[in-house]
Amino acid sequence: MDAINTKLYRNNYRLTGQRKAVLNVMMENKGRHLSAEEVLWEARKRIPNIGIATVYRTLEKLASLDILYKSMFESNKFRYELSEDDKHHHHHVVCLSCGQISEVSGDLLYELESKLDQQGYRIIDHELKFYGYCPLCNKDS
Amino acid sequence: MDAINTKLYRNNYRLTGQRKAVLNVMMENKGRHLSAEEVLWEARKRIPNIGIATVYRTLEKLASLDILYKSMFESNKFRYELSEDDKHHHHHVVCLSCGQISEVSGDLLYELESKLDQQGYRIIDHELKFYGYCPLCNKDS
DNA sequence: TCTGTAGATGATAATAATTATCATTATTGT
DNA sequence: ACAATAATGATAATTATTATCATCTACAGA
Repeated sequence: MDAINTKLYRNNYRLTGQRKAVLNVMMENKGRHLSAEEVLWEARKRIPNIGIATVYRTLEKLASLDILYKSMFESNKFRYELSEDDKHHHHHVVCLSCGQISEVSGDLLYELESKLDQQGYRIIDHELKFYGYCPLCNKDS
Repeated sequence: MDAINTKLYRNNYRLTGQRKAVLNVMMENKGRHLSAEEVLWEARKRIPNIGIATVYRTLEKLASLDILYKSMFESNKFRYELSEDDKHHHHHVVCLSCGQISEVSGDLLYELESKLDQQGYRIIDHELKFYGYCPLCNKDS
């Protein structure tokens, strides 16, 4: 949390009640992937009159500082999750049956990235999504 | 092309002039990732009064038959590319400087998928994106 | 080749997510 | 406490996509 405060401070971002509320929502939901609307409802439990525009602005700011990670799973709706410290790599498994999204740990793409380096690319980050069935849904079928 | 025709036929989709136009646009741009609007402009060179709704409907139909592959790179806009036969895996490198999107060949995720299998998942497909700088932009910087 | 019909089309309204605008308010350095 | 300026809420605007519906057309069968 302190690290986050410092980051905001360094970028001349004021720590308003609304931003604290959004941050708290994201931290209480660490590991989950929330849409802007979902964040709005949660944030309203703290600041009842917070507006959707502020939520969008805050989420974008936090994402631009790598405090949040922004991605899209289903159709045309972005989701945000709290970044784990300086972990830049995001590996997700999306269950085609129940929609559950889980995280895969481990960075097994090192090999592939270095191959691209040799071809002249400079790779900064990557993003990996698996589509299939989670253990629960797999058992049912 | 014949394989595609057969696929459409088997699914009771009529081969209209509009669909032919969209298909031709996609085939002429094999390897590129086009937005619905870009497809519209190209298709209008053949069928000047083709409507945007038809383009969307056609792209969705073709994607549902795995003739096209649908994905999103930048903000809230889907892009479509011609699928290479029955290749299901899509590995892209997105250049953060010029925006160029190139394809990475090879399926190096087998190992990771089998690990997930052991955990009870059943993985159907995956999608991988690298973000960085392409050889040309990398040289400039 | 003609015809009936289900499926396809174009125009456009509707929807949904996101972004922009702007007057008002609140935070922070001094 | 104050001034400067960034942030906020309300809402209009924008953008991408989907739905609606009257009209049209591809295609199987006579």
